Amino acid sequence: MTGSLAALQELVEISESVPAAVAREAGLSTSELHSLRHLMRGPMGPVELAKLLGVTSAASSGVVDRLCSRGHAERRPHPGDGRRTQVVITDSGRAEVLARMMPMFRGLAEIDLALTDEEREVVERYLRGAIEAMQRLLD
Amino acid sequence: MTGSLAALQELVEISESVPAAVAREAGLSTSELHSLRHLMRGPMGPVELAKLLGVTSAASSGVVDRLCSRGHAERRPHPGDGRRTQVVITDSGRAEVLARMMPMFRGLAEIDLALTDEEREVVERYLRGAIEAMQRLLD
DNA sequence: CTAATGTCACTCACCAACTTAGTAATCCAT
DNA sequence: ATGGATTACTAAGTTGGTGAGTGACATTAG
Repeated sequence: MTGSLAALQELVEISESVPAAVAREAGLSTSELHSLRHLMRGPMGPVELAKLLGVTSAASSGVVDRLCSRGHAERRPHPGDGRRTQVVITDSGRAEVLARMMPMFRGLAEIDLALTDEEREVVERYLRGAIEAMQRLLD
Repeated sequence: MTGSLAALQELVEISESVPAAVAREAGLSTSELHSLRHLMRGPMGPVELAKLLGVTSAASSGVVDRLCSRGHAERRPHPGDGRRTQVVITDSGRAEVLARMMPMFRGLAEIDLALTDEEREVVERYLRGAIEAMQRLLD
């Protein structure tokens, strides 16, 4: 067992516990926080959200309900498809996500910035390999 | 945004979704799987387990119930402290964890093995930095 | 154009896993 | 010995999920 492998496993382990801790602090469920993070990239419907979360559409309907009632998201009719609803993140929701995630993002960006170009190449190759290995686990 | 930083964030994100996926496949809750992983290192009581899981002792009591009823763990009286119970992982529990986690461990070990000593040093320093940054988030 | 089929969002009843509150047994320090 | 901690547990209530099914709308086949 090398030090780098131990560190990688430590990182994976701590990554697993981050969402629960962050969500709790924000007073949201992990599904709600996860949804907000996806909604940052753009509006989508409850069904698409459900697929990303890995839950049923019945559950994501409730997630959207709770996000809307807390003012973090809004439902809008989909232009051009009467069945659909667009779930749009509000400024409040966006601020919540940024406030909770920025410290981590900033910390990671900082250590990344310290790399030389050659080091960066090594690190990225390693990380891509790790990602691939873990994706094989999620069939 | 550099490629390495993007890869790191991808790794963090995928790490978050691994426990749920693995647990589901094993027919366990994430708490049950997490408990088994901790019990691999040695026996412990429900209260200690609760602290590691970040839940109340009432909840971990139920976790231990379910693990025992599935034959993955056993309760034993603590020698020398009549209040305590030792929760011990069984061969069945150990086999379950190994079967589910080994593919990932093996994949990660493989990419790690491909590093030279200098590369390994760079990678480990990077990972340690990332771990520290994420730990600051978990106050 | 109409009918059949599919998709989307939602509701309802139910269930699993958590919480808070409280209990009994045991340990330990005064 | 006794008052306070600690451990494991139980009971009742809450939360967030599933599965089944509905109505509105879209899409495709005939």
